Amino acid sequence: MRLRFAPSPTGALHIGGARTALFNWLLARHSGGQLVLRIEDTDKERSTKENVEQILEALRWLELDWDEGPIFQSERAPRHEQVLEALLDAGHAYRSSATADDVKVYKQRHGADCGFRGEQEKEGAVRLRVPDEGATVVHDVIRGDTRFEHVHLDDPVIARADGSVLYNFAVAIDDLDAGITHVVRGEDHLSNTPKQLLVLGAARALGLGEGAQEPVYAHLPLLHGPDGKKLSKRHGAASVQELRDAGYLAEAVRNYIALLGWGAGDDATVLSTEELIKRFTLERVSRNPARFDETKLRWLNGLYIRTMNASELTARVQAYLALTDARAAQLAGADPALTQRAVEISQEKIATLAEFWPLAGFVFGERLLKPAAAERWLGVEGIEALRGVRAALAELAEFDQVAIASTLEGLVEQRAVKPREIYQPLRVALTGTTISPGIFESVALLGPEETLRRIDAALNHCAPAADTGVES
RNA sequence: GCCGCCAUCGUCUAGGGGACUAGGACGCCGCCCUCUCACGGCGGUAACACGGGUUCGAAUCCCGUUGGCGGUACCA
Repeated sequence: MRLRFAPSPTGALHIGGARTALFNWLLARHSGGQLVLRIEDTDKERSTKENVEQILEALRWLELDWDEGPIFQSERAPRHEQVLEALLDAGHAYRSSATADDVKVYKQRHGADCGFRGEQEKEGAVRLRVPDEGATVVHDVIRGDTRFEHVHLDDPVIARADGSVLYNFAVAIDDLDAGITHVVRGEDHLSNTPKQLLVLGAARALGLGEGAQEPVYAHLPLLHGPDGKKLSKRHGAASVQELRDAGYLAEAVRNYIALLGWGAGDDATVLSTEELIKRFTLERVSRNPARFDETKLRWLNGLYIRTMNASELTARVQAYLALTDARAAQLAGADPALTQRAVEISQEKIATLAEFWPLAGFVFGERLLKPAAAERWLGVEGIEALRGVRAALAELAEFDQVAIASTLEGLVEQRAVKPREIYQPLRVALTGTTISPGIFESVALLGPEETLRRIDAALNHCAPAADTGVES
């Protein structure tokens, strides 16, 4: 099997493109074949170096590698020109100055469902001659046969007046030259396929690609946003880079994206990349368009985070912080052992890498006292509870999680209050918020000095207000 | 407009004429667990777009309608 992923560098790699890349990659690895990366940059306006680099970066992040390329379509211009001339000489194509408006007029005269046929001229764009009779049938592994009657097809423009070739021509020749056996791409290309097949047929008539089989086509269902509309920035993370920046794991993204338009068939939802490679087949690809909905990705991502070992997760968190928050990265990087312990106590509470710092930043001195939290838990009773906590913790000989737990639990029992009446004031004093990792492990991680220091700070800060309170 | 693709819970999907009282996963709701938030456990909610056929029998096959999407560029 020889496959290709052929993005056009018009910007960041979108989810749809990423899925196309993944399916091609999965197929190549499943079959032991090769994956060719080709950059379709025949539109010089949009094809910038930066855009190409964005795509390569996205593929690298997704950990999808390729065996050949990247081949730049633009660099194959001499070859394209050569084939184009041959097609022109043999009469399979002709020059025509007809514009889009001319085509419109032609259709008004001959009927809307009648394909445009031009006259041969000296100058102008190059059009391929489509036979008047017959039809081109696209054999698609996913969709079955689709028949395109030649009478409905316009003679497609395959090269501009300046001789530079257009997409449908370049694709057909490049696939032929690269010996591509399977073309797997988005469904938006289904209507292009007969044009490419016709180019292929004309090239064959010239004796090109001797013995080569027509490629097997597979058109994947399109991906839409949660509202069923075309995927765009409106829908949150729509590109691979945005997914990475939102704190998703590449393996979770691969797993989730594989499930968009494909299923293992036995209700399996969580599939490692190895399993994906083992089980992926085109025959099981769905025909229905799918919507990209982040909620399930979040769930999967959390699951991958929870099952990862702590040191690996720590490395991922560090890399993520380095990418998104230089200050946090520096604080977390200063003490790797501390960071790993912070990761351990946060692991089951975060669904994305982005959630680590807001939850565990307090460990590194990052504290934002939320007024609402203080108001709710550091009132008269909270301060009173906090004094009790301080006294109890100050006496602790062994400042470990077990000792801390039994001390605080003892306090709860002794005061006959709900646990949260003790724990929440303490949590707010230590972290500034009402949400944090487990309180015992948080206290243990902070250590005695820092814990007491923060409690004292909270007492000093809130006590004056408490003093004015009336006895209740 | 024309050409084409598609149509099962809110979402991703299983389903290939009788095993469908339509299965799973996410989400949502409830209960349990519980120091917050989560995790976990248990239970629940929820779909065959519509109309005609074919057949003893249709979510499954055919036709039509409707809806969504794609193509219709000297874009890719």
